[in-house]
Amino acid sequence: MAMQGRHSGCYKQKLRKGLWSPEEDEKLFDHITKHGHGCWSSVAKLAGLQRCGKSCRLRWINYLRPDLKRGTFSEEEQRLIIELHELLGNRWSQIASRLPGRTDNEIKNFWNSCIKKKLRLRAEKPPDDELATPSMIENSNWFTGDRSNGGDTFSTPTANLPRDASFLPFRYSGTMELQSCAPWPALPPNEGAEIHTGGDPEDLKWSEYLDGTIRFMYGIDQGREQQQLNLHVQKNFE
DNA sequence: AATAATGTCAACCGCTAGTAG
DNA sequence: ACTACTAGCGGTTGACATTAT
Repeated sequence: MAMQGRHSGCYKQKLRKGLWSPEEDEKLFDHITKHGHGCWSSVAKLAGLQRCGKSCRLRWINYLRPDLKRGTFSEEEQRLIIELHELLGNRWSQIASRLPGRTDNEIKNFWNSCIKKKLRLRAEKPPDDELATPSMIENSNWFTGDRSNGGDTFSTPTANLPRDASFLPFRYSGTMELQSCAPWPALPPNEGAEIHTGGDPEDLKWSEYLDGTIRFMYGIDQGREQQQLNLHVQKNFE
């Protein structure tokens, strides 16, 4: 199994590597839109490409897929990425699955080039230890690093959140331990389990939990949960 | 204008998990 | 149970673009 998972074919055959040409893109796109991808290792051959299946798969997923969203990340997306990274760590594919039209690679690059830098800069210049309300976060240039309002406004999400961020349906301790603090949504599996610093949670249950959490946090579900969020925000920040 | 430093992002690498025979 | 294979993931690299000196 020595070659398992590698571009084994690339070693044996003279397959192209590196950037894709427009012609290659067109071939791959045409083939997949007409026939679907099926088994990736056969796609290259059937599409008439001198590429390995792995390369074709990556090109389709990260670039050619018609449902991809292009352009810069909105502030809402940036906030979601940061929140999800707090919860999931470097599980880029899981983060991407909650951002329609975005790829894990795109999010990973964005994190490594942009957000990480902002967090580092902020760490070098610690923020005033004041609490921030959601509207303060909303109105600041916290994500974009826009200096137009008087300098760097970078911070980590948790640094600017109130100590008792009880508008969130969960709470972090210093060791990233998840603690019960709200009646909704339902607690994740293994209450008190560490998130990405410790054992591996049951991904499916986590996934369900996170979906509920995110829907709740960002008002995707209207109704009772939204009313409760409003009440919590009102109670804690006004 | 030239060059160095830095940032961005597409693509590759190496690994694990899952599955079929 | 074992082997061979594919799919998918996260880390890393390197080419190119942009900015600073």
